[in-house]
Amino acid sequence: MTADHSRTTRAPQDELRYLLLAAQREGSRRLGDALRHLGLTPAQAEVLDVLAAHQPVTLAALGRLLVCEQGSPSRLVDSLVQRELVSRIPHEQDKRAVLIQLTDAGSTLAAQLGDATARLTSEMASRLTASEVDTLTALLHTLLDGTDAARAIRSRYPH
Amino acid sequence: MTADHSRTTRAPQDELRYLLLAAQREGSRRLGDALRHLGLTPAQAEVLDVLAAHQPVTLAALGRLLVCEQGSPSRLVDSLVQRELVSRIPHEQDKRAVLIQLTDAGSTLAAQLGDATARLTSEMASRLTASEVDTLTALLHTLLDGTDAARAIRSRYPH
DNA sequence: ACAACATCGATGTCGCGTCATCAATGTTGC
DNA sequence: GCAACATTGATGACGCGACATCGATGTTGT
Repeated sequence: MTADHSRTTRAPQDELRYLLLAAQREGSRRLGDALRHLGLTPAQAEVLDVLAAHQPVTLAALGRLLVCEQGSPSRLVDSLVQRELVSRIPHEQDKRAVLIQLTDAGSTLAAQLGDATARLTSEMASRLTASEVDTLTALLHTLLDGTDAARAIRSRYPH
Repeated sequence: MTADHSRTTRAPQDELRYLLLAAQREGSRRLGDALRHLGLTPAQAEVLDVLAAHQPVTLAALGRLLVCEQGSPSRLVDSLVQRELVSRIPHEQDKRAVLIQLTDAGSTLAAQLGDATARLTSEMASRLTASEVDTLTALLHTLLDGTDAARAIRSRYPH
């Protein structure tokens, strides 16, 4: 498998790893800027975004839909409950589970997310053509095929 | 600029943002697994990796070379100093600055990084062809052109 | 029926990343 | 020479993200 096992440093895959890190960090910072006036962090915005399309969901199911968190996002949801953007309602059939739902204020805020990220989206569009975005998307799906995160994104952006 | 300003949600750029997040997270987790037996986190490994090629550097210059951190990585370096993998030496000309250097133990560990990440690298290679890696790399450079992180990577992986 | 196991959500802990602030030191302009 | 400004590195504060653990509840096998 590992063709040459001695000096594998400087592999093109290393550069790619760092580029993925860089792209994510840069995007996160800019997204954070774009969301600041709404008082939201990128992770909180993702929750509102997902909830707007998948309401209501249990905490565990929400965790499966999110990219930003691996396990159940209790504390992330906590922060939104405290701000009264989201509410927990007990699950009837399963006493362990809790259903998560947007409040009216949460729905209103979720509806503003598109406008908030418009600058970010258009800047990406000015750097990459639509077909380049498609290529990038396809390659990343290939790279991530079979992972939980890939499944989450597939179910949120079906083709 | 923003062609239609009402329902910009479901933009392909949104999916791309989440894919970049997912790819970075997945990579980080696997890298963390690969580094665990060395007792290193991904961020610490990046510092050793960069130091091995750019020794010695001031803290500020190190920060400019790193992708994982924006400002001066005092605390990240602290963790390595405490483990005696890195040492701080006062700068002669500039009394504000501190030079960072690998210790012998640090150099030894840095030399093992390639082997530790070999499994990760080969798994990426098994999912993407060399030319796909190139395409991905090029597109990410385009996306990040002009940012600090892009400059950092360019200086670490010159063509 | 009941024991073994799985799943749910909460919580503690740790290590980042980001931002703001600060004191010490350098640099520049006049 | 000196005041205004910039840079360096340390530090406090905050919000994640990952992991482990836990008690409560469901499910399954027999």
